[in-house]
This record gives sequence, structure tokens and C-alpha cells, in this order.
Amino acid sequence: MNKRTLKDLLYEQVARIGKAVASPKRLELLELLAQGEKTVEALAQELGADVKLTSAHLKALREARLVQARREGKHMVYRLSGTDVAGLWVTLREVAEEHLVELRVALDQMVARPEQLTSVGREALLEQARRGEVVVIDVRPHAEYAVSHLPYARSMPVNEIAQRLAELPRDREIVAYCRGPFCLFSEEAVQLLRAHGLQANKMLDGVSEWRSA
Amino acid sequence: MNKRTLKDLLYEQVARIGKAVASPKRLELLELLAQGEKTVEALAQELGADVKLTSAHLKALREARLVQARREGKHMVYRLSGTDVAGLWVTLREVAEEHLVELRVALDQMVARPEQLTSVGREALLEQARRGEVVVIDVRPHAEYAVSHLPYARSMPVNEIAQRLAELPRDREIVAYCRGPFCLFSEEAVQLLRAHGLQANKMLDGVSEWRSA
DNA sequence: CCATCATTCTAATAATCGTTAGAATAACGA
DNA sequence: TCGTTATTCTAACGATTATTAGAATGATGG
Repeated sequence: MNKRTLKDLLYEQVARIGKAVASPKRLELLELLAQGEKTVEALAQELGADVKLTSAHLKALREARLVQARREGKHMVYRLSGTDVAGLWVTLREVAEEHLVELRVALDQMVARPEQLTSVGREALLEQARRGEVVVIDVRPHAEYAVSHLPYARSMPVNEIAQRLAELPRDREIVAYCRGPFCLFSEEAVQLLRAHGLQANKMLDGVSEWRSA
Repeated sequence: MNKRTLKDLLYEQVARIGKAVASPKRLELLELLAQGEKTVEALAQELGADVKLTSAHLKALREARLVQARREGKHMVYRLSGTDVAGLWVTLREVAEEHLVELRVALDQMVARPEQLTSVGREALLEQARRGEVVVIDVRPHAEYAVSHLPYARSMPVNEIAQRLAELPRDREIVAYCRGPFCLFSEEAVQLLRAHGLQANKMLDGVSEWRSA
């Protein structure tokens, strides 16, 4: 076998992974699945897309072996093929953030007020949470919290906060996190909490980002 | 601004990186540039492609901000935008190796005799090299060795080995490494050395892989 | 059997991409 | 001024891709 053709074969295989992550919708699917397994219709709804289109994208991800599917009753449940796939998504996002000015501008625009970001580092925050000096809340849906969440974090989905304000202390800082830097849940949560006079800040990282670090 | 359009914008930016790494040739370019900066014609030659085509691929990489160019005399010199880009390449390759059976098969076929692989771990090898129990040789071109190489490694490009056999000990193990698992230099080197009765083995990892670990 | 969930097939449109080729341009060294 | 190196523009061909739509299929639970 020729050296060239062999090399072409090798790089072509890696390019299969590249092609799979070359689509915005598929990247969004990967991030959603990094929060835990989900059904097609749930994914389609979060994506704001047709079920058929979602299915097609999932097929592309399946063919690159980045996700796997299994049947559960009437539903097909998709999950990532491994934690390394979530790591790949984080790596891609970090490289993009590092080098693409357009992305950083869009992100800055999203995080309306930078003073609402926690300034403390990862370990320091963990220690404060352990001692109860701050309350860390996970504002993703319950199911995603159940799969995996940060230590000392309490589950309080963003759509339940309004009814559960009494559960939160008014004399301590509250730190909200969600799926990651591209997720808007924690932003929403902080605005809601501040509107009610609580000391709330957001954290950009999600569970995948903590794992990678 | 609508939530959907904002999200689409964010994921689209990351997908720019994805599109850039969705081509075999561009991945090969990234791996070559991970060994150090290179001119267009050097890259084209290693790629086995036209200079114009190489230039087009480099343009795509430039637009994704993964590489940067500068003029040096008559030549344009390209380099990676950062070490994180080399890390991205390693991550992509590892995910592909982990999940794509076809790639593992092709790799096994390439490493003809698995008994010619070093069995010792990274740190152990380093320690043995420090004590002089094994001789680690870097079989890439001199220029790439000059940019960066493993500790205690000696530069001995694969095309010079035949003339420099006398420099190598016959009573100790020799371990050869090159650009990474997809590079054929170390395989060639080991075959040549063994044909002359030396105790040679190869190591799959290159400098980028050591850095990532 | 019926309704639901998901995939598949077909078809169509629009868009993008890889590759090759020829010619023009620009920057540089000698 | 000339040759080298690299990019750009043009054009063209073939291939692939994203998206939407309609209809059919299959597997499931009730």
C-alpha cells in the first residue's frame, strides 16, 4: 500500500469527526446530550427544529460514532458515546472563544452586565459552597441535575424559581449555573432573583467545563 | 435580539472551527504545523498537493483563525495560532481513535509488528532516558527537532540514519519517535535499525501528544 | 386496531465545497 | 529587469450538504 493513500485514509477518518462537528445544529445537539441522555422529540424541541431534521442530524452524529441510540418504549433515547465527546465539544468551544473575535463579541453582548459574574475561582467557590457561605443553584431541568451536578449545588430549574423564592436566603450570595457559556438559563435566573432583591450572580461554566478542568 | 438567533450565532462561530477541521488535507496541515512553522511550498510538498490547493486550504485555516502567516523574504511562513490548536488536533485524533473502528484497523495495519512498540510508560521512559539506559532518537527533520523535542532525545532524521549507524549503541535499547501516530518516520527508522542488528523500538506519541498529557 | 414516536424514502431547491486549470498580480531577492 | 514564491481571480465540474415537504414504514403502548 502506498504511503500517500494510507495517510489519506487515516486523516479521512479523523475528518469524519470534523465533518460531524462542522454544523451549528449538531454542536448544539452535542451540548444538550452532554447534560444527559434525551429523546429525539425533546432534542427537536430544544433545537427549535423539525423532528425529521433533528433525526437527520442525529444520524450524522451516529455515523461519526459520537452518539448512540437505544429504544425505550415509544421513544428513541440518544446519548453521547463517551465523556471524551463532551470534552471535544468543550475543546472546540474554547478554541473558538480564544481565536474568534466575533464569538467573544457575541458572548459579551449576551452577558449583559459583567459585574453579575462570580469573580471567585473554581476551587474557592467550591470551598465557600461547602462552608455554606454561598448557595450554588443548578437552574437546569431536574432530569439534567439528576444525571450529574456540581458538589453542594441545589436543583432549582429556572421556571420554578418564581414560586420557590422563599427557599433562598437573602443574606448570602447565590450563584447560578446552567449548561455552559452558551446557555441562557443562568442569565434569566440572575435577572429574576435580582429583581426580587436577592444577591445573585451567574457562573459561565457548566458541568462539562468543570470536568474538563 | 431573539434567543434562537443569538444561539444560532454562537454555535455558528464554533462550527467555523468545525468546518476548518472537516477536511483531511487541512488536518494534515495542522499536524505538520504542530511540528513548527513551515513555508507554503514545504507544506505543499509534504502534502503531495499543488501549491495553489495548499494555499486555498491554508486560507480556510486562516479564516478560522487556526493558523497565521507572515512574510519572510520570498516565502510565506505559516504557524499555528496557539498551542491550543495542536491540542485540538490531538483531541480530534484521540476521539476518532476511540470511536472509529476503521481508524484503529488502519492504524494496526500500519504498525506492522506490535512487538516493536515500546511497552514502558511515558514517565518510565523519561527516567530510563535520563539514566542513559535507553537512547531516545527524534527521527524528524533537524528543523522540527530544533523547535521542540522530548527531553534527552537526540536528533537523527530518518534519512541520515544509514550513514550514522556508528553513533548508536548496540548494547542498549533505542526508541524512535516522530510526529505522532500517523507519521511513518519512526516505523521506517526501526525497520532500518533492526535490519542492522540494533535493538530498536518505536513510540507512537510525538511532541504534541506529550504536551497534551 | 389506533395513536404516537421515529426513521426512511423521495424529491426539490439552494448553497457550499474540493479540485483542477489558466492567467494575472504582488512582493521579494539577485 | 528577471525569476521565484505565493496569492488571487476566474471558471468549471462534480460532489456533497442543509433544509423543507409529503408519504410510507416500523416499532411500540394502550
